[in-house]
Parts: sequence; structure tokens; C-alpha cells
Amino acid sequence: MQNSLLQQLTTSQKKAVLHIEGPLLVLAGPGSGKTRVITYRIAALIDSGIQPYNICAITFTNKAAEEMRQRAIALGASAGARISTFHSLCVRILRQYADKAGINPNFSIYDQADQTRCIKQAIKDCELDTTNFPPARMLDAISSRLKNNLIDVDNFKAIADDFFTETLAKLYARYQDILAEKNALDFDDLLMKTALLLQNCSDVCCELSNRFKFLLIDEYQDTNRAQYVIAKALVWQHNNICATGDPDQSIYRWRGADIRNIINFEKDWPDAMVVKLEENFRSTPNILAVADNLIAQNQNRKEKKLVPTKPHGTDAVISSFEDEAEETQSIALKVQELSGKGASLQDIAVFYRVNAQSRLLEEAFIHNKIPYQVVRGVEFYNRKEIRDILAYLKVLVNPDDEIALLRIINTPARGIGKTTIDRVRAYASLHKLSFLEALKKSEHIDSLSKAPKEKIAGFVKMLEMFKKDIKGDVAPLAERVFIESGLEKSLREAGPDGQNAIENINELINAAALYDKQTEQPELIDYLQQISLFSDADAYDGSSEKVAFMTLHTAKGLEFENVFIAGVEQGLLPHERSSESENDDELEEERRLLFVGITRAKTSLHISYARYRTIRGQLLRTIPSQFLFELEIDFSESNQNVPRPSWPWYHGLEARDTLYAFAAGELVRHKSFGLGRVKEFIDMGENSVVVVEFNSGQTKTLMLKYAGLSKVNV
DNA sequence: TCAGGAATGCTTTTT
DNA sequence: GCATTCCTGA
Repeated sequence: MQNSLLQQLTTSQKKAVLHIEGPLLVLAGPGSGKTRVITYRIAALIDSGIQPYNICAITFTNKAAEEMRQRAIALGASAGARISTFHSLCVRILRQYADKAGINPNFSIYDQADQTRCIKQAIKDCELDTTNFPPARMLDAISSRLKNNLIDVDNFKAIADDFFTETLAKLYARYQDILAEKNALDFDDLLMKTALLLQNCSDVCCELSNRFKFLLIDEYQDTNRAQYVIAKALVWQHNNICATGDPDQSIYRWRGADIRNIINFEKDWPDAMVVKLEENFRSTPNILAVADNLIAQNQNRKEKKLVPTKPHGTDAVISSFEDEAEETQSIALKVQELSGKGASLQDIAVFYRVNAQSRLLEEAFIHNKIPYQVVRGVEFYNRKEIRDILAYLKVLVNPDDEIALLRIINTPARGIGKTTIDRVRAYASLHKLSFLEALKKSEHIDSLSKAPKEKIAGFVKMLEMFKKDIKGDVAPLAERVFIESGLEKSLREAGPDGQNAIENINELINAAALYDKQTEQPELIDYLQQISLFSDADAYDGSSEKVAFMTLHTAKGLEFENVFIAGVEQGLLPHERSSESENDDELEEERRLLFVGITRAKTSLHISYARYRTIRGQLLRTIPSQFLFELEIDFSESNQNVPRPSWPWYHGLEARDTLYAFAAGELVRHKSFGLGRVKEFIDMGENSVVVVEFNSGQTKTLMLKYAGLSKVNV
């Protein structure tokens, strides 16, 4: 490799880049250039005569893969290395070895919404109710506890030993059958089926580990059991694995990530070389100190220092605001101030724990006319009209995809209603046919009258016409489906919302055209599988002059000059759901999440919380996050003189001032107890309690919201 | 068959 | 609070 390029690296980085043969673990703190190390390594490997074809690098998002590809090429590496996410890699492997994996290569990939429909169906089929067996929880158990740990249906049946696990085993079995009937795999199946394939077919394992002579994995701390098994299998022949990661940035335990994978790396590969990258090139010492104070509170960790290399800067700030509207308003104002001082909007990001927090931020930024982007890629693909048109395309590739088929059969309305569908379904299950096959034989279904039969025939004929065009470019087919299915016409007649939907579909067709252009051999199935694996972070456009809003999870791997973290309150961060387990594991993961957020900041960091927040329609008094006290920053609850938002829809404060704020000593009137004086006011937002001593001599403790107290102005 | 309103449920994070 | 599903009437 060219010396001039290597000179850009530190001694430790160089060591990691140039250690070619054998296992290598790069333990790297935030901002230490670990992704850079992988990129340089790819270039160095190719430089030392290794064929790009023999290199496989695994990143966390598609976006990261794309960036890595381009940077490697910029370093002089020829293209051809496989750089992708675990999921994309699995799709490729499963399609290539479909027979051996026992699947049909035209499978659909089911996302959360599809999965939920399937699990609901399974719960119904097993004659269970959704109250005792909530779909979301069942799905979570199946995916993160079972599939990600490579426990398949048979394994689980063998170990189930009480009512709940036995029921779950039945449910799991039924759920897998439903997916199989529809020729669909969910996200976890992609990993599990690949891992099991590699485990069970040594010839496939052999072939792949000969093809990928060098494996590089970024964000190794967030791999789960299935991914670990895949990695292990891929390096079976040579042990040329390079993993980089930081246990302190592990934030995906809840979806099966197993931190032991990185902790036990040296046990798995005893001859591993370990390189530590502790210098931080991203943040000021002020920011790093705060991050360090916070993460030091985690008991379950190996101590690690963050060594700053940048000069001192401004201190991190914690601000408190009256409520979430004031919080977002003041973030907007602060952004304007930064921008006025010359900061570019794309260097500013706002992070939060839950997606719901983006709405108020958007309102504040719209009000203040500041351009922003909400980094939430999957949202686009979750729009109704997008799902509709994609469902048409999915059915063309995978006729067994009943969920997609049911979605489009009467979209737009073509007179095939519930009754008709039920009759066809009954016929299908009686004759052991798929739903589409039953539709094709509809003229033989006696329970149907003439009109529905004709409508079904028309629908089937339309699908068959589309199917003739399935080869080649995707965009023209998508456009044709949009118009000829009647979707376009129905949206055109649906007013402004419809117009918006049309624009979205046009955007999808444009994206498909881009795919056609950039892909050597465009294929509908490949396109559909690719967009199924599209992630939130993939939507981030770092080149546009906009402030970025995203969750703390999405922020992983990114960096910004100026970072805001909003809503740092008990219940939100740490999230209330994280306190359900009896140990501190989940709390520590929440702490790591904040750590990840803080360490994204290069020069300025603004943490905030609101004293009141409306949650699910209830105004609640909040408690500052316990983490705030661990940062060792001075902060007080003083009002910071934020101009109250003057937006027409903003009523929060006024409402609370009159309804929810009483002071001891205040004179009040109750509709039946009459006049009284407030003895004590326990502020819990909407659930506040007042103790009133009435003139009648009685002292009452009242729930404010039911008491109907009014203030008496003296 | 379907639109529209009422009732119910569900709410972390994501590939 | 919002989204989905359920239910009723046309």
C-alpha cells in the first residue's frame, strides 16, 4: 500500500490495517476511526494481491456499506469486494443455495407489519386470545429469544416444559407454517436459515469460506447468536476474521445481540491479535469527559479510557424547560443562533429516544422555518400507497404471497369484497390450493354468483398480463402496474391526499429507475428484496442543508458538529420498559444509548429535558433522568427565559397554569364543599393531588382532575 | 359492498 | 393521542 496513505494512520491503526493473516479484534472506542481501519484494510488486502472477490465486509446498514465501498475505491482499491449487511448477505446466500436450505428462491421478505398479520393469524388458528398472548410480545419472543438464538421449532418443542412455553411452541410452529405457505421469510429467518444451512451443509460452508477468504465485520458488539454462527462458518477454512467493535456501544441486546460475542473473541480465536484504539479524533475533551463520567457508572463493563486528541472547546450544557413544546421551540431557536454564527445546518442533529418525539420538533422547525429531515427511511415504505404498489409487484414474483394478494385484490375497489374473499378462501382450504390458485379456478366455485366470478376473472387476467413484463427493468413495470391496476385513477379522484400519494409513487418509480440504471442485471425480485432490507439510517442525506432528526439508535455510526439530545427524563431515557427486568442489564443498555448519543458530538452538546410532558394524552410531571446526575455537569431547574411558543395550536401551558397549578395557601372553591384553602399541592401533572382545608372544618385529599376546584382571586 | 363513525387497543429501540 | 378494527346503515 502506498506509504502516503498509511501515513494518514496512527501506529495502532496501522497495526490493525497491516495484520493480514489470522484473526484480529479491533477494540475501538467512539470516534477512534474503526470504520476507517476496515476501509483501509480492504484496500491493503487488495494491494497485497488478494482478489476483491475473496473479500467480504459486513456493515451495520446499507448506507454504511455504500460509503465504505466508495471510500475503498477512493483509496485505490478495485471494486468487487462484497460489502453488505448481514441480512443482504443472507438473502444472497439463501437464493444461491435455496434447494439446500429447503426454500423457494422467490421468497418474499416479511417486515413487521406482515409479521404481525401472520402472528395474529397464528394466535387465532391456535385458538388463543390476543389478551393473554399479545401479538407484539409473541413475535418478540419468537424473534429475539428463539430465532436469533437458532432455536428452531423442533428444538423448542423438545425443551418446552410448562404451559406457557408449550403454548409458545405451538404458536411458533403455526407461525412458521403460515410463513412457509406464503413462501415468505421474516428478518430473523434470513439469519437463522442461513446459519442453519451453514451448520448443516458442510459443502456449502466449505464453498463459501473458500470464496470469502477474508471476512471483516464492523459493529461486532451488536451481533447475535445467528450472526456469530454465520461469521464463524464463513471463516471455517482460514480464520481470517477481523472484527471491530466497542462493548460500550452495544445497544441492540433487545433484539438478540449478544455482547459475549465480542467479549469472548479471544477465546473463540485463541491466536487472535487484539488492537485497541482508544484515541478519539472526533470530540472535544469537554464532551468526552461527560461521556466518560456516564459510562463509568456501568458495572458490567471493562474499563476503557477515552483519550482526547482535540483541543478544549465549550462545555456540554443541560437545559430544562417547562414542557416539551418549550423544549423543541428552544432547540429551534438555538439552532438558529448556531446557524447565525456560521454553523451549517447539516452539521446539526437532534436525537431522541422514541420516534414520537419527532412530531413536536417538526412543528417547531416548521414554525421557525428551519429546514430539517427526519431520518426514518422505513416510513416511506410504510405508506399505504407504496405498500399497495409494492404488493402488486410482490405478487408477480411470489404468487403464494397471500398477504400481498389480499392487500391488492380490492385496492382500488373493484367489487371483490369480504364475502367473496371468504368464499374463495374456503374453497382454497378445502381443495388445498393457494389463494391465487383458487382465484384462478373461481368459475368452479359454486358459492359465487356470476358478478364476483367475472370480477375475479378480470383481476386474474390483469395479473397475468403484468407477469409477462416481469423480466428486465423494474421502473417501466411499476409504472404500468400503477396505471393499469386503476390505482392511479383512484388516487387522482381522491383529492389532495391522493395527489400526495401519486407524488410518493412517482418517487418510488424514480428510485426504481435509479436501481435499473445502477444495476447490471435489474431483476424485480432482487429489487424487492433490496428495498425490504432498507433501514432508517439509509435515508440520511448528509449532503443536504438540513438539520437531522433521528432516534439515538439511528445515530449510531454518525457524527455531527452540534448535537442536541431531547427528552432526557426518567421513563423516556431510561425508557420505562427497560426497568421491567430484575437486574440492571436493561438500564445499562439505556446508559450506553445515551453514551452513543453524546459521543456523536464533535464540538457542541446540548442535553435537555422538560418538566412536564404529555404522554398518551396525559400531562405528566416528569423526573429528570438519573443519567443527568451521572454526567457531572452543573444544572438547575431554573427557567431559562424561553419565549413561550406563540403557535396557534399551543395551549399546554395556559391549560396547566389554570388547571394544574395550585400553591399552598391559595383560596379555592369546590362545588359541594364550598370555599377552602390549599394546604398542600402534590404536583404530578394531570394526576396531581391537592389537600384542602375547607371552611366547614373538613380536610380533604382530592385528585385534582376530578375535584373540579376553581381558584378564587382575592 | 362500502363509507363513516364508534369502539377498542396500543404505544421503544430496528434489520 | 393515534391507528386500527369493528359495526352499523345505506
